[in-house]
Amino acid sequence: MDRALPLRERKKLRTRRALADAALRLFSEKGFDAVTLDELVDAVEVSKRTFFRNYASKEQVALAAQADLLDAFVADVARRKLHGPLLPALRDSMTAATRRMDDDWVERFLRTRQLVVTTPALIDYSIVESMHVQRRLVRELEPKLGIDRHEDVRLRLVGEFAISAWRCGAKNWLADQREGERRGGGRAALIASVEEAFDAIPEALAMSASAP
Amino acid sequence: MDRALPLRERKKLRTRRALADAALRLFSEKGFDAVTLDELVDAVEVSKRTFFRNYASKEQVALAAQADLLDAFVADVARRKLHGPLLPALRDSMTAATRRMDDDWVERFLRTRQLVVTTPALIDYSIVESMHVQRRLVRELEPKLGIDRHEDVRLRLVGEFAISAWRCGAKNWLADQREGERRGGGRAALIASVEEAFDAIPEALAMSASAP
DNA sequence: AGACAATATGCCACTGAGTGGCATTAGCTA
DNA sequence: TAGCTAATGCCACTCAGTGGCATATTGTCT
Repeated sequence: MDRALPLRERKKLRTRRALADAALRLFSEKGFDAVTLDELVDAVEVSKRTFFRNYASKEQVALAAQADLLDAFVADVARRKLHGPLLPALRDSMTAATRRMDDDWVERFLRTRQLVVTTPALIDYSIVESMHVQRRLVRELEPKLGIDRHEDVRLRLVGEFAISAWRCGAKNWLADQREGERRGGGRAALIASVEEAFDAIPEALAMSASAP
Repeated sequence: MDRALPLRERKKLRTRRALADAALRLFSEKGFDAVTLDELVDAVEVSKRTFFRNYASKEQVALAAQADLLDAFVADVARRKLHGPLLPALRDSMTAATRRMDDDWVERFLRTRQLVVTTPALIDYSIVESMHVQRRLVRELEPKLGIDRHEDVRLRLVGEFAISAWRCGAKNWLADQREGERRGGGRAALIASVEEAFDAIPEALAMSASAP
């Protein structure tokens, strides 16, 4: 916990984190739908009101780990000077952000994805959240590329592609490790999966029915 | 109304349609959040239970027109024999489906999109629904391409791209017509917007930071 | 036509997510 | 220590969505 922060902030972060941890644990144990919010806030000894000041919904707290990565990704893009092809640059930002996460984040993220894949409500919310990230991404890229037309189709598409590739990569990471593939469930495997998905984009575009 | 159907089915379709119409009207008039489900089912003179046998949520009934198109799109893909490049084929299915919709569908869809763009909950749900379509799309394509690996990255990406392009196209269609562009708000303009988005995909991929 | 089976509907009570208001507490500042 | 500010807790409330069961409506079979 960051000792530089004032006490009040640290405390707030602690409850935030405690909520996310308890949520992941409880949801994984009993199933997302079987756990009520009252149960969750009771476990953390916090009022429901406080919960909603930290997270907008039951779904959001379950995906805290995922949000941590995506925030780091957007932050990296915002920080980085862009030059050359855009999509590879976004891929690099994503892998860099992934590399920079804490070690225990990988564990948290793995459990998060395991939870998501078995919970329809979370599958949907995960997509919604990634789309919000896409919008933030485009908003960061616009000034960097000198594009003021908020409607530029190409830029929005690039954003969608990057997010799509990440989703596919993350999905495959989990699938791979479930069927005991060569790759383990670690950080390196995640990065490899995501890079693989990014790199498959040109092939995907060129896909043809006659020659599968 | 299809006279070939048995009476009971026709009646069911009538209430379904009445619900969607009333929803679009009420939501547009008073705002999505300001209309309760009780209000809606009261206007159609149907019980809340009946509503939920027809639509899974308040959001879903608002997007009935959009779902009609996407269903037709998937049906067209399922029907069509594929040969040659995949993405253009999907684009053709989408435009063909759009062309085949009733005339009053265009009106309904326009009002739907106007509603969506001003309602955060519907923006999100619209994305969720389009993602469900992406999954159905991939499931239709797999056997046609002789791909049994459910995890083929490329195929999933193609599905995502097609849906992304459609979303961008539909979004631009509305934006264009709001600022009184050359293109009107009609069916032809919608098709043009969507085709434009599909055709922008290669450029989007090739986008570069140095040469915007 | 009349009875029966199947299915759609209505009604009602209930759960649980999410919100607003207001009093209280805890951390910061002088 | 006193006082200010922001976070928290508590309570009552709305409303989406569900389950169960009785009722009505339609298709079918004799």
